[in-house]
Amino acid sequence: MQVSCVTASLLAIARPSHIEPALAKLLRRGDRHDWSIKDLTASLRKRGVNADFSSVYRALRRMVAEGSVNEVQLGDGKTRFEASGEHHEHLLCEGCGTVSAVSGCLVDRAVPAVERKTGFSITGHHLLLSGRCPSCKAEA
Amino acid sequence: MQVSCVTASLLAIARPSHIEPALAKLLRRGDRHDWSIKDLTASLRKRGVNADFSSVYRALRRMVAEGSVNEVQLGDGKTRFEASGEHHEHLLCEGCGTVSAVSGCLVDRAVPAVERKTGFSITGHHLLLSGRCPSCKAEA
DNA sequence: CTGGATGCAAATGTTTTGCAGCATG
DNA sequence: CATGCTGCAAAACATTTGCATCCAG
Repeated sequence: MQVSCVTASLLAIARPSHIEPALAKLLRRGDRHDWSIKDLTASLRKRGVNADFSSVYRALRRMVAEGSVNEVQLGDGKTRFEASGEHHEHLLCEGCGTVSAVSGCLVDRAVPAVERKTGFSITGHHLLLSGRCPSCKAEA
Repeated sequence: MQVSCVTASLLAIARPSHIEPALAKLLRRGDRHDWSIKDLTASLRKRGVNADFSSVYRALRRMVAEGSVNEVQLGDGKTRFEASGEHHEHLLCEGCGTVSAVSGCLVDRAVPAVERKTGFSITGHHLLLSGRCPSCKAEA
């Protein structure tokens, strides 16, 4: 298994993806944490990169599997994506829908206690904070 | 608006739901935090409560709006439901898929600092911890 | 040539809506 | 009898898969 993977990654690159690097470039701008597949497909096309929804879908799956891209769940029906990088939490404004990043980890400190209490080994978490952003607060 | 709401809630009960109390009973057992609509529909039927998927769907929406039921997102495509009650976080085992509750709030303490840093008013959060439960750990 | 990436279309799965019928206050 | 819950069906939406084609190695 290990061996065949290595073999594959060394030899089997028959047709390198042009979509993957274009996606990586978009995602690495880091100004959005809520790219949907549709958004990404449209954005690629706008930049002249011909890309089909399903190709973007499959490229994203490869990138998530490989670890360079993270899935983000905002609780609407769609899976969203961001470049993986320094850990951060997400903050969703209920008013305008903006997604901001909160750098650092709000959960780490509590993990050992939870592990002790539950017997789990905790390997990850998804935290979504919600509230109203400064400008939506001002409107009310 | 306010007035018509009150009027409605006082007078407009023409056909009380039989599904809602049956759902409430199921959910209040509190032994599951990951009821899908299908699960709930099947469980009601097994108990002799005739219920259609869409009726369960609509009953759940009313209950969520009213506040007696919470939506739970586990990151698979489905929305899940639990009775609302004391706040707790969720802990998902990557091995067997079990969802456990972790009582208390792992995020509260960090909220004031985040509000100060971001200018948001934070009103809620969804936290999903993931890892391996004791028995799945033992298998490995 | 070969094997993986692509585009298109179709299948899948979940959520949401339309509508007629019905039971209750 | 008017209201709003119900069941059934269809629509809407997002995700996933099948397959023929294409192309760099």
